[in-house]
Amino acid sequence: MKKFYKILENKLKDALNSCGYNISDITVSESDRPDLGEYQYNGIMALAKIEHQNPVQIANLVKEELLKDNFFKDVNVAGPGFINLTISDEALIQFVNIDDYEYSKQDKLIFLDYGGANVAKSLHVGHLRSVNIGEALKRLCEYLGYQTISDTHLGDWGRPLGLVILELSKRYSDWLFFKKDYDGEYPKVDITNSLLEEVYPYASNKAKMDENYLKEAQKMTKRLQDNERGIFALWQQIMEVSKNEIQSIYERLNAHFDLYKGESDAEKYVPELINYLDKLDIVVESEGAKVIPISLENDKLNIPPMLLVKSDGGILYSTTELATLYDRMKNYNPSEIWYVADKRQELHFTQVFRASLKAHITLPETKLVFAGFGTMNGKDGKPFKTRDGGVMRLSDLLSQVKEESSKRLNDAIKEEREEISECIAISAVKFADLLPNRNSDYIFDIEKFCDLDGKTGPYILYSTIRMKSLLNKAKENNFKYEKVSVIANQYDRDLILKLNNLDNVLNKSFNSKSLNDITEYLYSLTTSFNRFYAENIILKEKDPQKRESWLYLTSIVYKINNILLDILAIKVPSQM
RNA sequence: GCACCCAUAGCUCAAUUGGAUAGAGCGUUAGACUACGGAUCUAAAGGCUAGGGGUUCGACUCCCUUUGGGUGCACCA
Repeated sequence: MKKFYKILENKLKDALNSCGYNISDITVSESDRPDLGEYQYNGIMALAKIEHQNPVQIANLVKEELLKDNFFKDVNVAGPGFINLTISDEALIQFVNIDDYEYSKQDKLIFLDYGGANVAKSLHVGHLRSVNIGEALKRLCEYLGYQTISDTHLGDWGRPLGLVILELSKRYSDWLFFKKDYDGEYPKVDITNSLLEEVYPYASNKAKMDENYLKEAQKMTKRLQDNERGIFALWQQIMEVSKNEIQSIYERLNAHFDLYKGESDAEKYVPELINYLDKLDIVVESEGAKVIPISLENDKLNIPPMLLVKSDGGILYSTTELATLYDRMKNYNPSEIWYVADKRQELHFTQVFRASLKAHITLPETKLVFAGFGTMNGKDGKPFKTRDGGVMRLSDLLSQVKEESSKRLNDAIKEEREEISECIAISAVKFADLLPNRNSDYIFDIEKFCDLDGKTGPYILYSTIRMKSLLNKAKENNFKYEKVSVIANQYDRDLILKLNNLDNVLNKSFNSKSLNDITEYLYSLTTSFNRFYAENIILKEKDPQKRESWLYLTSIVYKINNILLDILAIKVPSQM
């Protein structure tokens, strides 16, 4: 099945060769004109241009050659030289019975950085796409046989933490963490996530209004960065509470990370890194700060240099990021590193990537990829907000969708009602989130999501469960299905043609690092199945060959749906 | 100010990277089914791809330009 296009393309290549044309790169695609053929080859026009020959003549020669092969039911030439191909039943049946959905393991290691949670701040809607896209890309890589490591890269260092600790020190000045001469064990204090969520915005706002408070926060940040014993112990306790909260949301979104490293882990490489960079002679003094110039000659505009060390000696986001790269190359040495983050961060990553290359932290063969995604907007086309204009917490968003899903769930379902609504809600959010192209901004409309008709996760889930139900009934009736032996009508034929595209879709998605091809394909395969299901009454079919073929086809579609849903990190409930 | 991205059906999104008649979903209208899970299926209407110019056999896609949006541009992360 997987090799269908390769074989098809080789047939064309051979035919072209026999006609005296040597072309290495041949792409056959699904036809845009199903009335003329199932597949099309458009390369003849380009060939004719090079050869200074009439494309229709070449196409006709190739056609004669192709027709010698009973692989094709029909070959025709249309327009300026399009070749339309229709496959014979025998060939289609042969391919649909090949079960080769597994991909062989590859040596290449791909490191994925996504999620991007910040400690002491709850995950909000802005994190949703990073988690969904990143997790799905990771699963896609794994399915295609690549090795992966995923790291959520926590924002666990720097001023935000300084602010939180400062505010805690004001409210709970009696805590032992703040006693400078204390050298005993620190007790566990009662920090809750809701406390942290309240403290951070409070402190952040206060720092904006009050200059002295800001200075105190900077001092506190410095104390943390200097690993002062008590401050560090408190930081660890904050980390634990916050990390648990973050993990629980990731869990709901079915996202799992190999590493929960953060800026604090990179921190320890900073002195070593700066020392290393100083020796390289690529660091320049500028307005009291240390920078790495990274603009190139053919840049259309001057890209500002990467800021390495501030004029006050402090370090920045980019520095930590560079140190993180240093760590990753040293400890994991991946072939590729993919960053899944809001596309507004593109310039920042360009700076880091270039600096990293210039400093030989990564080599030119290490592929650094910034997979930026578009903004999630509200119905008004502006960044998504709560009703009162605040940033919506991710958990609140998920609860709202879940409530809607629950309302629509069949009343007859009593058991596992809770789990099932959760499953459906997550499928609704994920499918909708992965449906637009990664680069596009899109409008997140809760009501539309909760409207479960149409191109949605719940539709896919429902259909998939129905396939399973059908297969179960077949089993109860002792109907065996081991292969396809006949193609009975356009509905089963159409399904087989769709299945042939799977490998192309996965590869395209891998190359573009966007999941929309997969969601679109999954939807199209599912609707084709539903049409097939509506037109063919499978279990009542008298002809045993047809019945077996249809059941086998159902089992393949069921299998593929499960594979694709798993890549998208969408779970299928037992019933709905 | 400089640079990048976007503008496609009433709404929300696609378009195999230059291919044939620009596709889906929602919504609207009209239909189907005493059958395997009706959260189903069939069909219709809906477009000068923001406007204008160019490149070629061929343009939503590439180049120029106008208009209207969005984003980024060193001591935040």
